[in-house]
Amino acid sequence: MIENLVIVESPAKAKTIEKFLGKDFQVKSSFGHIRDLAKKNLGIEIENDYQPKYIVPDDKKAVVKDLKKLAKEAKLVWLASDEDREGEAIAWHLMKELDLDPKKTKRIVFHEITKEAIQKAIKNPRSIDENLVNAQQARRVLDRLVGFELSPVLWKKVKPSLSAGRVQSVAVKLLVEREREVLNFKSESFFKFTGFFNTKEKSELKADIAKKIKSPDAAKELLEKCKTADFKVSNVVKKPGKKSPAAPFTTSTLQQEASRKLGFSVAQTMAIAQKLYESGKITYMRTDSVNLSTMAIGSAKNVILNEFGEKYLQTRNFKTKSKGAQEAHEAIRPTFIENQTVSGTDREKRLYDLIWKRTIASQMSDAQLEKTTITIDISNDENKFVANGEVLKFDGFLKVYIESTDEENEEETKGLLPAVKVGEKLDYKSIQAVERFTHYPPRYTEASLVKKLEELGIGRPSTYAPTISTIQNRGYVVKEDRPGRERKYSLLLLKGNQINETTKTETTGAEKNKLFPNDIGMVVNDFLTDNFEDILNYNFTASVEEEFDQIANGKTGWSKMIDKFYKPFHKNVEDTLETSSRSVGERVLGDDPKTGKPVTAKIGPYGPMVQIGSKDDEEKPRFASLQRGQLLETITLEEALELFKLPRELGTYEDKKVVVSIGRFGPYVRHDSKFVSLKKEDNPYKIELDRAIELIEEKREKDRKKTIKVFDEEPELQILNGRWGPYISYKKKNFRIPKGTDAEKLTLEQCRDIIEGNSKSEKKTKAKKTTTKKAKTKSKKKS
DNA sequence: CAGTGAGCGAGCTTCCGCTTGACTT
Repeated sequence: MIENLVIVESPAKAKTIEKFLGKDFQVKSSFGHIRDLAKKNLGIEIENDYQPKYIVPDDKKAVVKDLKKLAKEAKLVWLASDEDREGEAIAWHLMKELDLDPKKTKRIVFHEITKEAIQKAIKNPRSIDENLVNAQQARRVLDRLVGFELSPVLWKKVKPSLSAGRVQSVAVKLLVEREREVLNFKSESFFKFTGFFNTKEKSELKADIAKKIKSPDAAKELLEKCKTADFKVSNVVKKPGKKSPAAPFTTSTLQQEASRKLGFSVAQTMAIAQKLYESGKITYMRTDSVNLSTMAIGSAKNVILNEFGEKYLQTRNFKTKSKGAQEAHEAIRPTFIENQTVSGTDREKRLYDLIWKRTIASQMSDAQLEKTTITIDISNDENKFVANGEVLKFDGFLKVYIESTDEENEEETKGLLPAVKVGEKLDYKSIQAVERFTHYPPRYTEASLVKKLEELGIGRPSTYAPTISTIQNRGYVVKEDRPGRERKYSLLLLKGNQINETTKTETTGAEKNKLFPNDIGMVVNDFLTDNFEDILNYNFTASVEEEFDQIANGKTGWSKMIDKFYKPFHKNVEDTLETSSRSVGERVLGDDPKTGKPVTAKIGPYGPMVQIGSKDDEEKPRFASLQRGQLLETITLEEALELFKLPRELGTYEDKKVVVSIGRFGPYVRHDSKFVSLKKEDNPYKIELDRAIELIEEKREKDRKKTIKVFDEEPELQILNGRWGPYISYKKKNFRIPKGTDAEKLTLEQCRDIIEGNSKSEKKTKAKKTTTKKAKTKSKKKS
C-alpha cells in the first residue's frame, strides 16, 4: 500500500526528489509525454471541431501500465510535471489516461529541485489549469496540421519522403537566405593604414587610420603625403571601463559555447550533458532559464570566497532575454558547486568544467579596465592615426571564464600603450597600407543557427538538436568543411622615405563545420516560400504564440483559433496541389556547342544533374550529376559541359578497354566488365591509365582474399571477408557472424544456425527497420 | 559487401515537444 504517488517527467529527477520526501512518498517518472496524436492519417477529426485522437505510443505502454497500477493503490497522486505548457498537458494526459479520481489527485509545481522548494510545493497544491492544457493542444494540433498537410504536397510536387514543418522549414530558410547573400556578395577591396611610430622614450606606438581608403591610387597618394608630413599627438583620452560576466548556461548558450570552445556538435553536447545529468552532476540540461536557486547562489558564494576572496564576489540574479521562454527549470549548473571537477570520460569532464566556470563566473565581480585612446594628426591630411589600448586593472570574473564570440576576425588583444604627451611630435618608423577585402556575412554553424532560432522564438530547448539533425537527414543541408581559395593582395610600405609595392597571396573563404544548403533544400525552400509565405514567415511562430497565450488566459477557445488558421491554410494546400507545377529547380544554361541542343540543370531522380537535350528528342538525352560543392543555381554552361567529359577511355590493359566514369556510387573505373571505385584522392577527370591499373590490381588482390571458406555441399553459402569483417553470404543475403567466433572454423551447420537466428530477429521490430533504412540512405550520399 | 542510372508496378514517407533507451550498420 502506497500513501503518496508523485509523478514527474524524468527518472533522474524522480530519484532526487524521492530522497527529499521520505518513505511515505513513492516518486515515479512518466518519461515525458505518455500520449500523442494517432500517427495514422491526421489524428485529428477536422469535421468534429478538430477533436484530437490521442493514443499511447508503443514505447509508452509499459510506463502507463505501471503508473496505472501504482495510482490505483495510492491514497493520493501528485502530478508534479513541469510548470509550463507541455508539463501541464502531461499532467492532464496522466489524469485522463490513468483515470485518476480528482478527489485523490493534486497538481504541484516547482522550478528548482531543492528540499525547501518541493516541500513548499506539497503544501500548495492546485488543480490542473485547463486553459494552459488547451493552449498546448492548440500547439500540438497546429504543428500536426502544418507538418502533415505540407509534407505530402512536397512528395507530389518535389520528391517523396520530404518534410516540412513550422520549425524545420524556417531553419532551412535561414540557411538558404544566408547562402544566397554569400553567393551574391561582391567583395570590395580597400586599404588599411597602420603606422609604427617612435616615441620620445624610444618605444614603439602602433596606430591605425580608421577610414578605409578605397582605391590603390588614393592609398599611394596618402602614403606620398606621409613622406613629408609631421605627426603630432593631438589627444590622449583615458577612461575606465568594465566587463560583466555572462548569465549562467541555458541549453542554447551551452550549445554555442561547447561548440566554440570544445568543438562539440549540438547533438554531442546534449548527449554528454544528459550523462552528467543522469549521474547527478548537473541540473537539467533542457532549459531556457538563466535563473539560479538561492541555494545555488549560496554555494557559489562560498566557493568564490574560499578560492578567490571577497574582492571577487558579486552575486547577481539574471533575467531572461529570449522570447517565449517558459522557465520551468533552473539554469544549467553543477548540482554541487563545491565540486570543481568530476569523474567521467574526458568529454564529460571538459563539459562539466565549462559549466562550473560559467556558473562561478556569473557570481563574480566585474572586470575593471582602463581604456586609452591616442590620436595622432597628420599635418598635411585630414585623416588621423588612432591607437587603442586596454589595460586590465582588476580581472574579476575573467579569472575563471571568458565568453567566446562567433566573429571570425578576432580583434587583436590590446595591451598597454606607451606614454605620450599631447603635442608630442612623433617620427614614423614605417607606415603600411595593406589591401583588405569586405567580407560576406558568416555562414551558420549548428550552434549559431540555434542561437538565431532562439532569438526568433522558434523551437524549444528539447528540439534544437533534433531539428538540426532532421534538416541534415532530409538532405536539405550538409555540415562540412570547404577549402578556401588563394587571393592576391597588395602591400604598400613606406620606410626610409621609400615606398615599396609588393603582391602577396593569402587563403580566404575556408569554412570549417559550417551548414550549407543543398539544391534540394533550396528548391523546397523556394517552393514553400512561393506557396506558403505565411508559414515560412519568420514571425509566424511569434504570432501563433501570442494566440496560444490568449488561449492560456482563457480569452479564446482553442478550436476556434485552429479553425481560423486551418480554413484558409487548407484551401491554400488544395489550390497548390491543383495549380502549381512540379518544382525541380530547372535552369536553362545555354546550348551545347557540339550538338546545338539545350543544356539544362535540375533535380533528377538521383539528385542534382545537368542534361543535354530533352526526353522528347529522337536521341536519348545525356545526363551527368553535379559534383560536390556545385549548385544548380550557380553552375555555368562551361562547368556543365565539363561534367559530360565522362565516360573517358584511358587506353587498354590486357587487351581490354579501361574506362573511367561517375556512377550512382561515385567515380569508378571499368575494365573487363568489372567495376572498381576510385579513391577519394583520385579525380575522374584527370586520372591516367597507370593509376587505373594500380586500382584494378588492388581490387583483384582484395577479391582473392575475400573468400574465407566455401562448402561443396552448399555452393550458395559462402564465408566472405568484407568491410566490416567476416560475414556469411547466402542466396544474395548477408549475415553477421557473432563477435568472438573464428570465421575459418565455422561448420556448415553453424552457418545455418546463424542464418536461422538472424532471419528471426530481422522481423522483430519496426523501429529497427527504419534505422537500417536511414543508415543506408546516409551511406549512399557519402559515396 | 554489392551495385554503376535518369520517374510503370505498391505502399510508404511527414510534424513538434516531452522524455530515455536499444540498436549497431
